[in-house]
Formats: sequence, C-alpha cells, structure tokens
Amino acid sequence: MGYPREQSIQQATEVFWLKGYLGTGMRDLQTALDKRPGSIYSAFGSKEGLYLEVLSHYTGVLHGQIMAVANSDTPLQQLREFLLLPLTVDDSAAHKIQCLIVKTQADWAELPQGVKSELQSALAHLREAFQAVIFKARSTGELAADIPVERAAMWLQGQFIAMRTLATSVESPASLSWMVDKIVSDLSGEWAQ
Amino acid sequence: MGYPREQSIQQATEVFWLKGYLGTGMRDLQTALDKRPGSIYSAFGSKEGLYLEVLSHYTGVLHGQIMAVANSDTPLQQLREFLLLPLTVDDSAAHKIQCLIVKTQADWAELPQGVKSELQSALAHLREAFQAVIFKARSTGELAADIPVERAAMWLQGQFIAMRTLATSVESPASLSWMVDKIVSDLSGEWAQ
DNA sequence: GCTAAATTTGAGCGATCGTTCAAATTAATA
DNA sequence: TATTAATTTGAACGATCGCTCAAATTTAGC
Repeated sequence: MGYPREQSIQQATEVFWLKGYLGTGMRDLQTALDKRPGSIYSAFGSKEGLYLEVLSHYTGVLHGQIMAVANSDTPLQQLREFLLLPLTVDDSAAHKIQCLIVKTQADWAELPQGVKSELQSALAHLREAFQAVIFKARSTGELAADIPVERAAMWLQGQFIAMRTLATSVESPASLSWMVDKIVSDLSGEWAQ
Repeated sequence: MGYPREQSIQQATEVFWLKGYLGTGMRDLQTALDKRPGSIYSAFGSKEGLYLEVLSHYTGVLHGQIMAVANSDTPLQQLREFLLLPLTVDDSAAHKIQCLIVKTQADWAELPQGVKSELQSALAHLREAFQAVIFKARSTGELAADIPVERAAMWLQGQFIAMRTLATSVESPASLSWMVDKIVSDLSGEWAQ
C-alpha cells in the first residue's frame, strides 16, 4: 500500500523545520519527497495531514529524548547534555536549533484548527516529560524535596525555549553554553510560593 | 504629502502582530488601513517597507519601556511590573503577548534580507536596553557588583522571550506571574564563570 | 475659479498557492 | 500472460499572492 511513509515524513520534517508551516509550499514538499502532488495527497490527505504526521513524529522523538534524561540515574547531569545538544549543530543545520513546535506556534492565528490543537497537545506532552525529569531529580536527591514539580516543569520548558530562541539569533550558539549551567543552577534556586 | 503615516503604521502593527509577516497579505493591510493598494505602495514602497516601519516603531516603543525601567530609581521593582504587563492583557489582545520580533523571527528562512537584518538589529538594540537595566540595578545595589552585565542582559532577554512564549500557550497567562518572581530572584543567583 | 501638481483609486497583471482527477503506470492475482 | 486492483503521474483548476499604473480625484498656488 504505497511507498514508505517514514522516509517522506523525515524529508518533510526537514522542509517544515526550515521554512515553517506557512512558508512551506506543496511544491517544496513535492521536490523534497520526489513525489508528484497526487501521491502525497493519496498518502497524507493534505498539507495539514502531512504536517500533523511530521509534528507527531518530531514530538515523539523529542519526548523520548527527555524521557531518557528522566530515566537516567543522574537526570540533572543528563539534562545538561540534552540542553547543550542544539548549541553544537553545524551551520548547515542552523534551523534545527529552534524547536519545530515553537517555530510553528508563531504562525498561530493563521494555522488550521487541527494544527493548533495538536501544537497545544505537543507542548503539554513535552511538559509531562520535563516534569518527569524534575520528579526523578527530586527522587535522586539532585533537587530539593520541596521543589514545586509542575511549576519547575513549565519553567524548564521555558528555559528550553529561551535558549533555543536566543541560540537562533547569535552567530555562535556554542557561546551560550553558560546558560545551561545557569539553568541547572537556578533549578536549585528559590521557588517562592 | 499624503495621509498620516503614524496611524497606518499602528493599524499595520495590529495586523502583522496578529498574523505574522508571511501570514499577512496586502489585502489584509488594505482593509486595516482602509487604503487601496496604490496608496500603500506610494507611501511605503512594498509590504516589506511597511513592515520595516512597523518593526522600527514597535522596537522603539519597547526599547523606551525598558529604558524607563533602567532609568527609574528602583529598576528591579520596575522590571517586575514591566514583565507582568503582557500577562494581564484581555483575551481579545492575546496575540500581543508574544513579542512581535520573536514572532517574526520564527519565519526566518522565508524573510526578505532587509527584514532579517532589521530583526537582528532590533534584538541587539533591545538587549542594550536590558543591559542598561542590569547596569542600573547594579549601581543601585539591587544587584551584586560582580554580576556579569552582558550575560545577564542576554539571559534577561531570554527570560522575556520564555515568559511571553509560554504565556501565549496557556489559557490563563496571569497564572504565570510567579515566573516574574523567579526571574528577579534568579538575577541574584549564581553566575558562574 | 482655474490650472497644475500631488495623491488616491481599483481593475487587473503574472506568479504561486493548495488541490483535483482522468489517464498512465506498476503490482498483485490467477 | 491476461486481468484486475492499487498506485503514481502531471496538467490544470480556482483562489490568492505582491504589486502596477492609467485614470480619477483631491489639494495647492495664483
């Protein structure tokens, strides 16, 4: 039943990640997938349908990475490496520094409803993974027992967004590695109620 | 020499802020400004030209707000109020929570070169204002004398971005006000070299 | 009030958008 | 190999894109 979807999804991810949802045209996708429009429409239904599969796959991978951090014995140490990753991509993949979800969210008002609700779900899903990291770090003693887990998870997601957005706008993303230290340090800082 | 540009720039700001650069069509702008295409083109040259004036005006206002924080006697206290502002807009203006510059930056790969370079300049310009805040807070004693000013300024810009991005994705932005306390608190936290 | 200059109008240009579907091709079955 | 079913092809559709420019209108100077 048709050509392998996985490869197409990965190729489409590249395009959407580089150009955004609005900025990507079906003809960009036709070129990237080396498929004619009818093929893409029979496999994915629409541009939105293809994007939703891209988003689902992307979110799954990212969620898996964060859960791997949560499941390690030294979650805070692994968190460091996870946060450092996007700072060390080579220039040709500079667009991959920014989170695909955050990038798409910027076009909010113009997105189809289906994309909007999936973006919300994706953000919530990733927040759960961040929460698992906090939870685990608390249980290993790397974080204090009284840390507010939900707030810290949302805050951590915010730091993730901040770092990747800033890294997108500087010439040398690796020079922002001190931010990772600051994030981990601030995790043990004040959490006033 | 033509109709008042200021009003048009403000009306165009509304549209670009809601729909983004790519998502905004000339017909959206024609409706918002109540002008026919020829008028807009004679006044601003192109969609890009109009957007550049919008961006310049927007950046100027935001820069002024941050400099007002820097020039106050209690910059950290004023910073708190400045950061809280976007959390209390009413639902009809929800799109104004996100920073227009950050929003436009998400479409990076598809932007005209002129917009790209102006975005970079705008971010750098605002960072200078954040730096002035840090500098002033250090001189008033609200921050420690050994705080790394440049890093703290970039970090603060990151927190500004994080808060506004997160606030865009939750149903009740005001519920994130604790983040403002965390930001001010972390400003006095560790700044390891 | 008349003329000339400045400004605004809006129909419409060529290009591109997401999408469709009859026809051609390929794969599966007997 | 003949027949059918599944898949892919690609020309083309209507809508919309940023933008142009001759004509109509408004403004300015005398």
